[in-house]
Order: sequence, then structure tokens, then C-alpha cells
Amino acid sequence: MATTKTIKPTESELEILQILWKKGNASVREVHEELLVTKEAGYTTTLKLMQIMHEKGLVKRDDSIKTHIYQAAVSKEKTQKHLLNKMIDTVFGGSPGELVMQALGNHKASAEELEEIQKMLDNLKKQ
Amino acid sequence: MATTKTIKPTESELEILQILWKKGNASVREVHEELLVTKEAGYTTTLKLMQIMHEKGLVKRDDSIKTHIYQAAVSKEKTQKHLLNKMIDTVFGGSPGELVMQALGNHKASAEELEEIQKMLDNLKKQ
DNA sequence: TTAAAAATACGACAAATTTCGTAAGGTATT
DNA sequence: AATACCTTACGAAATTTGTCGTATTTTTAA
Repeated sequence: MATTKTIKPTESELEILQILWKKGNASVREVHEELLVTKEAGYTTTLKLMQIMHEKGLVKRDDSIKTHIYQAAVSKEKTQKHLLNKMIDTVFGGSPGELVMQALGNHKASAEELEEIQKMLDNLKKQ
Repeated sequence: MATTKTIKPTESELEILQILWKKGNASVREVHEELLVTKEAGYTTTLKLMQIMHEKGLVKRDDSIKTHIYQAAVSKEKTQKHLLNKMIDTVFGGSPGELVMQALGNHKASAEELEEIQKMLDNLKKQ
């Protein structure tokens, strides 16, 4: 296996990534506006964070135009997978089942979600 | 609801908590030996971390004897719940189902675990 | 064309986290 | 008692993360 560069976005970086995953691409201004909904921060703070993320390779950007347009450079799924694995290791003693149980227990999942999970479960049980 | 003191152990603190959750109680030395299995660190580093955790109230200790004996002061379940919620928010866009799907997809869960999850699912579906 | 507005670059600071060296005290063994 | 060993306490440095001010450039609009 090729040594996958350790994807480990910080808290703030994740907030930004999430917005980019949703929007596809966006300017710093747009990301910042979105952040303001839940958080308090200065514009240059958001800018700086995104610049650093760019250096790290977490985001790509088109800077051929005045207002740079950013988009995520790491996939949502891979990042989720990576962080989940990490959490299973450091918080759930390596047991994915324990994590699933906790997640199902604490949260209200919709009927649709439950159905989806059921399907997934059926598949796994077949094998 | 009483304002629950925000349980937010750091990475290193979680590694230590996990050992304490498993062992029940342990000296710094014991925790440190266990840490060495997966990590590289000096003894005094571990000691200092545990002292800080004590100040923060993350661990309790019996210091009536020469070699202090520590144990976790925060429950495993509560901590798991808290961190899971946080992750669902910051990484899975608020969807617990998405998290469960990822967790089931990426990891090999044992047949027993699958059965357990199935039971949990049945229960949830009834309601 | 000048002035205001918007965007980037960059340096620096502050807070939190992690790391470790050294001192000091107790315990046990010779 | 002297030596070796283990443990705690504590201060301080190094890193990481997050924050923002200021300078500079570009654009827009009066």
C-alpha cells in the first residue's frame, strides 16, 4: 500500500472542508459567510486558514482570477473513513461495532436511514 | 439540563484514558509501559500528562501511597457519546446514518457484532 | 481619475498541547 | 550508612492551532 499522506484536518479545517464539500467550490468570502452562521471569526482568519489548507494540499484553488475560487482537494469519503478509523482506534478500543451501537443509540435516525442500514447489514451478513 | 462540563480530552489524553478504562486503575509506570507499545514517549511526559489530567478532573488518583494509583474520572460511555456527537456534526454533516454506513462499510465487524446491531436495529424500527 | 471597497499576502501574537530535563524525596539493597 | 533506583513535582521549551492587523493590489463606482 502506498503510504497515504496522513489526512488530518484540524477542527477549523473540517468546518471549511464541509462547506466546500457542500458547495463544490466557493470564494473565501462565501465560505466565510457560511462560517458566520455558526461561528464568530474575522474574514482574514478564514482567509489565512484557507491559504494554509492550500499549502497543505487540502484544497485546490483557481487563482487565475482576482477572487480565488477554492474547492476541496480531499474526498469527503476518504476523509470520513480516515477520521472514523482513528476514532474507532482511540475511543472505541478498535471495535467498530461498539461505535455503531453508540451512534444508533444516541441519535434519532430516520426510518429511511434505518432501512438503508438494514440493507447494508443484510449484505454484510450474506458474506 | 445542568451545564455538563465540556469533556474534551486531547488525543494524548484519550490514549491514556483508554488504558485506564481497560485496566480500571494503574500507576503512571503501568500506563506508560502500555503506551510504549504503540507510541514513543518519555516517562516524564506520560507523568506530566496524567498530572494535568488530574488537574482537569479527567482522572482520580490515590496519592496516599508512594506510587500514585490513577483511574479514569470520566465514564467511557459519556466520553464516547460526546466525541461521537461532535464527529457527526463536524465530519458527517449531522447525519448519524451516514456515519454508521461508513463504519459498517469500512470495517470488518464480526458476526456477533452484526447480530447485536441487528437487534438494536429491530428495536429502533419498532418504535 | 480619484476615492472607496474588496481581496490577497504576510508577519506576528496568543493559547493550547506536547515534550522533556532536572531537582528532590522516598525506598530498598548492599 | 551509602548507593542505586524509582517516583513525583515543576519549570521551560517546542509545536500546533487559531486569531488578527496591516500593507498591497485590484476592482468598482462616483
